[in-house]
Amino acid sequence: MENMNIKKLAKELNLSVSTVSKALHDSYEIKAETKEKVLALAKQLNYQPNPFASSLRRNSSKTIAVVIPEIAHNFFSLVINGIESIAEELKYHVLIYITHEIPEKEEQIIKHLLNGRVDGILISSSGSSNNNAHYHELVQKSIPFVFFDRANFDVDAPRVTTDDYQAGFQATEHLIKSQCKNFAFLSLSNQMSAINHRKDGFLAALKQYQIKPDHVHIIEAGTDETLSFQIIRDSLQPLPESLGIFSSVEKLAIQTYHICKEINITIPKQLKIISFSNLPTAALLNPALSTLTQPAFSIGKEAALLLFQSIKNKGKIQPITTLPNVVLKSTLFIRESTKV
Amino acid sequence: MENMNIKKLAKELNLSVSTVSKALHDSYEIKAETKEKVLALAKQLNYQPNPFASSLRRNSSKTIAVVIPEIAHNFFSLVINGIESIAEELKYHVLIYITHEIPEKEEQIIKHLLNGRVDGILISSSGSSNNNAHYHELVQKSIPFVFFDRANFDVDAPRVTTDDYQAGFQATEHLIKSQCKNFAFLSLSNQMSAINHRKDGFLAALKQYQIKPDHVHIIEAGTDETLSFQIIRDSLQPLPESLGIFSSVEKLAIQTYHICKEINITIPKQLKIISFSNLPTAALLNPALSTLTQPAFSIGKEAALLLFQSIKNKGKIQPITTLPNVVLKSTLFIRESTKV
DNA sequence: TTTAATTACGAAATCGTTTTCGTACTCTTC
DNA sequence: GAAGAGTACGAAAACGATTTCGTAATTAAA
Repeated sequence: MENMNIKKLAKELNLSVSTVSKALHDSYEIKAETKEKVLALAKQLNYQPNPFASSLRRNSSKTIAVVIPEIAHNFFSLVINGIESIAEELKYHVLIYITHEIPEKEEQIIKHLLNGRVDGILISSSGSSNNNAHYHELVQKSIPFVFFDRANFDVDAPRVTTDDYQAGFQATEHLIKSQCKNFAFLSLSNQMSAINHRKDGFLAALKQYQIKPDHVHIIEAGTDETLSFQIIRDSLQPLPESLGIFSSVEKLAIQTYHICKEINITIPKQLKIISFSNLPTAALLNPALSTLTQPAFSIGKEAALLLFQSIKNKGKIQPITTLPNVVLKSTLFIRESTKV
Repeated sequence: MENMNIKKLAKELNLSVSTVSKALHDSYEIKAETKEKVLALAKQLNYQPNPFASSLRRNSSKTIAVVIPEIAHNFFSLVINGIESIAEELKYHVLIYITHEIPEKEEQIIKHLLNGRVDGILISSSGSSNNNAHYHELVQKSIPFVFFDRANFDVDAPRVTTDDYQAGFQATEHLIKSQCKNFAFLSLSNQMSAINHRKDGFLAALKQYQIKPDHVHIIEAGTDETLSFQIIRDSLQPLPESLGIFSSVEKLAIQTYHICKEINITIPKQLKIISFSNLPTAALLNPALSTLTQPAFSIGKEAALLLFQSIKNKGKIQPITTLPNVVLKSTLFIRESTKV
């Protein structure tokens, strides 16, 4: 009596296993009366189908994977929230994998997932752009996947991103109009699509406003916390005149705040800063941080929707010309940190 | 050639399926030479065992579930980080389920997980204390599970919590010594173990210092964002003299900050506040927020370790007297928000 | 030299579903 | 009333691993 299964259920009902299975799936082959009996006893005996037997036979797991660089990050946890909202509705399960920004780790995870454990994958890439092999293996094995935020543009897969170029342009324009003379872009790495697009927007704005190249600084702080702290601090000593910082990610902006506090730089007087961020406390910081805020929850939702569409269409011929490429808008919040 | 499986592998090697399987598991029955051949071809042909076939047969999924009230929350995402660090090491997979603080949702999730999809569960309870049935079903089905942070103390399961009572006492004592005259405790609900222990510490401190009951306020703000906002705002108008707020969770403290900004209450002059929080920006807020910070990452790690221990010991007799009950310490950070 | 033990493998059962195919039986229809 | 169509079910073959139980061949022990 340990575990209920379809065999015991069938025996109890004096029916065959196949009949019970069909009844549980509401097959037209089974008459209403029988279905009712089966459903009733199944409920009474608390029968729950074994998910592995089912997955094995149907070759589908009702599970998706989310592969992200880190989780203790407002953006990604909001995205997961969005993903979960859709998955939950469709009764899918969500596996989480964290790469800690290590490309090899991502590769290893993706390669593992080739075994069919999941029906589809949502990826925010940690990969350097020169390594796409694992993505192509996914394509080969026809495992659906969707990029969000950080995509790999050399791979033909649906993408959900934000208007990074435009937002970068807008943020930079705002810094220019806030009377900055020097401009710095804080980057994690030059291998991440989203960040590079932001940088492109940054550079384009500076070009349009004819800012001289020696007033433009690109600071690649990297993903290591202590190292990036040092790099940023060093780049603020000596402090360039009327510096405007555009931080591509929240974490670096927070570090900059800490550094400014430490070495007594006052924001926004000596230094102005604007950052991509989903911080719920941005408006409460000292001073309140101007931000570009991505619709993180929607990104998760849209990416999940695309993935489930892709899972549904699996096997069918895909018109390669219409590769989904959803671009959502970020919102600019001007606060004190960029006040003139 | 679509998918590699053990049968094709066996055929290719002129061996039986069972031999190949044993070779892959490094069985003593198979001689070294054969093992090498098998391993080599498996690698070459990129063989990966079907996880569902394996799970079905072995009756173990190499997967655990994490059931949490919400994910866009620094505490929980840090905990997940800790959990993942252990799971990754032991090559386990991590499923995430979010209850959105709805007890029925949690019940539904747990009941679903009775089907054996996971080998164990980590739970931070959203449940009201009067509903333990689903936990007991887990016990009955002998599915290992561990509570973290928010436990249900009526259920015999390992727990990882923090020293909530002591921390609550300490925080309140700090408010008293900061010359507050009125004291308010901000709570989500009176059904959550961790929060109630904090409240008990709060009340004990006030009693010890002989604060009169009419200077003590318990504000149950609830889990709904807009509602809790109103409740807190109403309780600050009119503002009690020298009010010291002890917020049991970060979210309510942030709301309080927003409210104070809105209705022009200056912290810490008119109102002092200290909160349980894992905000990375606590020190950067205006004013910097005094916090009790839980070792969230460690909580995740410890809980995962207990769970895996429990999974390992499954079936063996458990001495019920030694129910693991790990209590970790929170750290008090005194900052400007409680300055005299 | 016979017996016992060890080594190295294979056949087949098993895990719990789903699905294909077959087949009694009833009901039409000409 | 024979043929065809529909209804309601069951037997058995998958799915891809793991594991039990054999068993030949070799080696060791008596």
